[in-house]
Amino acid sequence: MSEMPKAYLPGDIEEKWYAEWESGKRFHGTPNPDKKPYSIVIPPPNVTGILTIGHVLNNTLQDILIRWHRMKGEEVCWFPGTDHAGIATESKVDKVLRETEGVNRRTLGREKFIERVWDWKKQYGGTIIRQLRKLGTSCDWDRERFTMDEGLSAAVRKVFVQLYNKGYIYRGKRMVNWCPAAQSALSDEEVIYKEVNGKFWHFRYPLTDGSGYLVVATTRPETMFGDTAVAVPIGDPRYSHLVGKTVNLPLTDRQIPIIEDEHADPTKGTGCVKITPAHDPNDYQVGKRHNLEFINVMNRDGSMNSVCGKFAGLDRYECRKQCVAEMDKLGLLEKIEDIVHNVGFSERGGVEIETLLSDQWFVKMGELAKPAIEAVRNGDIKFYPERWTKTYFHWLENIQDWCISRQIWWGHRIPAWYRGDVNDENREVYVGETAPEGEGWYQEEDVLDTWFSSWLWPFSIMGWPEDTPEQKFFYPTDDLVTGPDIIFFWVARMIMAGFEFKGQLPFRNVYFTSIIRDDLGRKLSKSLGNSPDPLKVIEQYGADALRFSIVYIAPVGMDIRYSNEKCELGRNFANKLWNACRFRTMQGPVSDSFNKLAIPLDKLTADEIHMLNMLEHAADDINKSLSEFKFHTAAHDLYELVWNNFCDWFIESCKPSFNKSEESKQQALAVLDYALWKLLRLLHPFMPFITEELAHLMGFVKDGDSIMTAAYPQTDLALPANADTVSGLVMKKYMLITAGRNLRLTNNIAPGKKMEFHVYPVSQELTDFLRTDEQTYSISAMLNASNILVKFGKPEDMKQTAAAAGISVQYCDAGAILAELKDLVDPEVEKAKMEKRVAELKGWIKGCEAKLNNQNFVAHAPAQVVEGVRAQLTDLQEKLSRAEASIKVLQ
RNA sequence: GGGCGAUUAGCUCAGUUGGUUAGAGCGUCAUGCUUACACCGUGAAUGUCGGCGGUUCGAAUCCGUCAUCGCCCACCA
Repeated sequence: MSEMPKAYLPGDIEEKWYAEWESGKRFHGTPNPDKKPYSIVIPPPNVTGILTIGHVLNNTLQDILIRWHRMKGEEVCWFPGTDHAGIATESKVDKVLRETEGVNRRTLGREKFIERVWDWKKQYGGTIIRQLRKLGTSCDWDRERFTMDEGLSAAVRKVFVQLYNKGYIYRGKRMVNWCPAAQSALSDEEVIYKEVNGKFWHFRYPLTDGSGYLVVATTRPETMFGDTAVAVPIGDPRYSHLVGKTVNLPLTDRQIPIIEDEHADPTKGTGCVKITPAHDPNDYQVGKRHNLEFINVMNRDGSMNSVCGKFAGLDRYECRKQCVAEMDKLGLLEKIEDIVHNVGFSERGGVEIETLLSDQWFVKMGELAKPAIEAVRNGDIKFYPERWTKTYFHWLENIQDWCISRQIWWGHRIPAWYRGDVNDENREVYVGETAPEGEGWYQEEDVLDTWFSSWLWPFSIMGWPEDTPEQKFFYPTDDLVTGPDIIFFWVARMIMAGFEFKGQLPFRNVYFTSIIRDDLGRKLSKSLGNSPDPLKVIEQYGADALRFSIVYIAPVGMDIRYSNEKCELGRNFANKLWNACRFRTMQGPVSDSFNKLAIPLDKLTADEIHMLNMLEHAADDINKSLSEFKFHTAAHDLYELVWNNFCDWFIESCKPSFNKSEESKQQALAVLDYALWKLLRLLHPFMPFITEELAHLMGFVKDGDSIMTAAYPQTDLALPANADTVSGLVMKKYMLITAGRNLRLTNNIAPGKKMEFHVYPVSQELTDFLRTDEQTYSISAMLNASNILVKFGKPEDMKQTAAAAGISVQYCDAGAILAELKDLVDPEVEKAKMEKRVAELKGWIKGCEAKLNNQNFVAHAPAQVVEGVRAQLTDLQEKLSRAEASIKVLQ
């Protein structure tokens, strides 16, 4: 066996194994009727994207599930791919072209521009897919798809036509959210509201008859050019005599009517409100009720149009400024109020959105939502954590029509064709998967919302609408791992699409990951510069370290506070594991009982039984945790199992066995091998690289084979029936050893100096156990004792022993351990220790007595609990008398 | 306005259906012989479980309420 370095160095090892896995097609899943299917579809990252720490968490969890199920012998397939991300990609490439070539999409024109986006995609797109490999994700790369691949585009067209023919898709002039940056409509979900400091401008609108003016307040002065009425509250005595009259709209030559409408709230401001039907959703409704004119005052880029007279061409904010100044000059500005209000921003463009009237395509969602609600309500689809179902239901139960058209070029062009004049509202329309026959048809310019292809992902990625074996075998998928921020965008819509187009749910479980923040709790963002680069982290700490750390620190359903330093935890853990194996290799060649323990059960030492028992319990717990998506719990269990049980106690307990006899050494090594191989397999889904490397180094896995397909440990080892009892005794032994070490340290006795210990276990059973040769030998070795005297002592025995001067005692839950140290003992220190102990015990006793004296407790608490307290009290009293006896000796 | 979540050791967080005087990692302090590991070992210290009230024999845990922080939805001329 080659010499292992003292520290684990992940770099080359990770490269080596990933290449080997990939070239060995080990990630490939294929329909296999002999096996149980297990599948996940990746939430497709934007093709422009680069790996973030959020992706790391999300994909690590998916990979853990995938590797776990693969090791359980299932036919596993993780479908990867990327999303064309319409607006994001279009603006990204547009920006690149401006910066590098001084051209942009408008100067290039539609076809040329799209060509350039494809070029860009080929060259730079999918960076994130390459980066994911560094993480160790075992996606089936042979099945990588892109939402604009031909097959997936065909799925989009088919779905569009189907919904259109069903009457679910329609085109109409509606109020939509408009992003002036993208110059496109947006869905409601793409608008994010932010609280901003704004102003409330109170304007005077003079009555046409010269009898005064009405005061209206607005946060958007620049839209006044689109005002077509002033509304007053219904039946408001202040204004009812004015209804039907008109006001002169300042800065224009128009006169607009005063109307009564429920929208005007008498308690707000003056109660009068200006109505701009083409630029506000509420005003739009008012406009429809009163048959008002809809005047659009803005261009698509957010500048003012020709309706605005001398303000035409100004940017909306500049126009606002000038409007206010002009009104002020005219003496029509009554006052300015500071307010804090919510303003909608474009999620992608980051600019304030406009609500305006335009022709768009919509999907009626009401019917689609029904089975989606039902599936989650009846538990066919489960959410983890479950509380997200509330968000889900709330949205679906109040669902609005989905605006699916976008006025950009990069995306799926809407499969609708027109014939006739562009401005003719009654021109001929044809919707179909391919262009219609005949002359004069021209295609709709708009493309579809990106999510209109993403919502088909779980089956379009498997070849739908073609009938493929993949769909038969892998659909529905099993688990979805994604962020709660896309419940509406993606999760809910996928569920709707699954039922509508496949007649079946798309996945059974949805695990929502936590949001990652920096260690100060701030959101990660490029502008704050607090967004770590996972590739650098991988370089510094290793992919396994990053994976393990992030799972370890990710609390269930809460935000994660992440910083790169936290990866030390994973790195140190990997190093610990590495060294445990290194230690083993230094003891000689690996035995052949790593797969099946070749030692008869009755020959196992108590420490060995304990270790095997802990492994059994851990395997059980970890499988259970994973099946409940408790990744964090599983990671903690593994950490403790490896570090605490295996390294700190079991390896240390083996060392004495090595010296005892050749037979006991070989036996210990056999158990070590068995345990190590199990540990590596348990850890593999979390830390794929190091476990593969070690499995090969140790000879558990042959060349050309992989730990990836080794069986995931289940509880399968027949242990002695009393294994749990033995474990309990061993743990008590460890407590006494800890107490003994403490005794050494508090008395400043060098660890190298051999000394004699007297052990007073708490029970007869433990006494008998510790008196065996096996155990006295083991304790002696672990405490570096010259002798161990195990006594099942009554307090008076203790007094006798303690009668000699210079006794130091250390208590623990398993009993007491003491040593005669003569003048080495500082009586004052001992006395203080004892007094503290006595005080502690008295406190406990008082608590117990109080309970038992409480008639209500004795009467109401379960007998078991009452008995427990009684037993505890007896135990405590005994301990107390021993402790008091020790103090007397010291006085 | 409606909803959701959080508040436990200096920091980050566990804490299953209520049942000993609440745990871990990091950090801190002390120490370091030995057959893996200083990315380590050994040992130690550390808490009014956000406040108040209630239910209960018993509350970090259940209920109410308040406070603080965060998120989502709706709405704000």
